[in-house]
Amino acid sequence: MQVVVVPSGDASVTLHDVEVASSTDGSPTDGSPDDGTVLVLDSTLVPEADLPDVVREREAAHDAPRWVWADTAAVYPSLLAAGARVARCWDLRLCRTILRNSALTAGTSYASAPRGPWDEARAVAVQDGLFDLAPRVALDAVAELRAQRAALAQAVADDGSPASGRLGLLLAAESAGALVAAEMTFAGVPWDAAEHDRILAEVLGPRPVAGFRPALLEAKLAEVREALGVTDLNPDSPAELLRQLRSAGLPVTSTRSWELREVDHPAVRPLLEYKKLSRLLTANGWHWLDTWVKDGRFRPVYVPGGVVTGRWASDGGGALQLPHAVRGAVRADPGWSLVVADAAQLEPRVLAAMSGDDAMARAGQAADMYEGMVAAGAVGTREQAKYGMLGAMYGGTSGESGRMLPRLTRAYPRAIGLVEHAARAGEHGDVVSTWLGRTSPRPATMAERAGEGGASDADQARDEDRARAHARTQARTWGRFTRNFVVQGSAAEWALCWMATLRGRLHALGGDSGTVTAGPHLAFFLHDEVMVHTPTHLATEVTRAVEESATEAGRLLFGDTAVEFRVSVATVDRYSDAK
DNA sequence: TCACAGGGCGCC
DNA sequence: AGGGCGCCCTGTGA
Repeated sequence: MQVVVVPSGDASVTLHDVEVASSTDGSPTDGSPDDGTVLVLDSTLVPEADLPDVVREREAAHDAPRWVWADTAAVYPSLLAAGARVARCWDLRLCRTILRNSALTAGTSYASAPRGPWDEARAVAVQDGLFDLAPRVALDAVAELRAQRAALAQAVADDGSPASGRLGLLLAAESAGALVAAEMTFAGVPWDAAEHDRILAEVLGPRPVAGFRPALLEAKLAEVREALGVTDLNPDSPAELLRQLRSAGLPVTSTRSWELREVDHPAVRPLLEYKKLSRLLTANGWHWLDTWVKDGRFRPVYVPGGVVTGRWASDGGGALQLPHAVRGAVRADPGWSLVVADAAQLEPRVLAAMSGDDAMARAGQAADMYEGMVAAGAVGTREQAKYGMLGAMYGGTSGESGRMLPRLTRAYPRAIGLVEHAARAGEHGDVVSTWLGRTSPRPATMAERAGEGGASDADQARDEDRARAHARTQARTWGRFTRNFVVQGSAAEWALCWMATLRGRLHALGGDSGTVTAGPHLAFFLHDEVMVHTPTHLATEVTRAVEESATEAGRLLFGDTAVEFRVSVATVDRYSDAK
């Protein structure tokens, strides 16, 4: 891919003109004021080989310039590989997605314009970490930047609400996240393959030759067959397993673990154990190890903005589903440590802050927010607080969570009111938005994506009552989605600001020592949890940086809210020792 | 042989 | 009897 700094007057606009983040607090990437320079990278003339030098020169010549480019995932990996780090960026593709869909920009010509080449561009891996834009089209980055600036400015002018003022922060945070994602892939998660193999052998038995089950897994299967009184059973086929279970007299309608657990039969216990072990083998067994761990590093590809709510997705290796069973294989290099931090009760704290619910904010001043709710007398036990809040945020109605809702509503009317309001909006087909302004898709969009169900259409045509019932069910389902969207999405925004701020502080701790991995660096991210790989002698300072970044993230999003954003931090050698 | 849907389950 | 994902497996249909 050929990329070059466009040196023309048009492209070298100053950040002051661009008004990148409407927040006066500065960019969450490094905390410095937005008075730097914007450098636009456009696909043109200069050989890719020259690009790292160009970038390094500009980074040195300007104070934390903001690079504007089409797609961080397409450009940044090769820069990192060549030893060039970038302080800040504006990812036009990610920002475009936000601005084209946000309710705050819905009235702009930018949002209402038909789809164009920028909407089609997708970064795809070509080979060995080389990336390209497909399809190949000439994308005018300067024009797109101007259009995005104009849309942002118009949203602020039209709306004038605090919400419109936050949208710029979202663009900065999303872009910073793209830098973090590429850097984490570059750094990788330090992985001890021998330890992984030892863990697998301990619970599954030694690695078998291809085509055979590990010994301990085979033994579990033999127990299942014995208890069912059958000699032949493929437990990996849900349909066959269900047939066999039913002919053995088990009253089950599926082979799901939670349903099996309710049944009293000697085959259940070994079957559940088999499922557990089988899952480990297929998802994170030796094949996974061979495929994803090279030279002591697991390098997942993160996909910022890959989830509609704004959460990241991952591509390959199941990075965001790393099971606890193998976390012992994540080990710091000799002389290094892992600083692992997770945000305590992040979603309810975010809900308290965005709803301005003072009572819930006070509960959040406790280290454990759920205990704080118990101490305030809102509910009786921590479990009730936890499941009640989860139910409120997910739309659960049954069991403990449903029973707790009235009490929570009395104690925290503003917080519960916010999620209820979001649910009603979704049920009516309206969109909802996160704190910083990411907006949910409309239900029709999701229905089209899921494909139309032909049979159910026919049913609806035949039976009006059934059609109405179906519509009500669909509406409630969508209400649960929008209810959760506002909380999950806003929590994701807090996490972006947390990481972006932390990234800047870690860089400062490491000094200008060359590559990203020379000093303390982010190595892993899991929605509300981060891992820093650091020289052990810096672990104390890294811990402080993690905590201060959490506070700073809360301030960036919510200003002087009473809600405290607590993190629990542990310095460990192995990930499995973190909690 | 391939693509796809659905079951099931790991993570938050 | 909940929201969001990705991945592996099987079975099916082209």
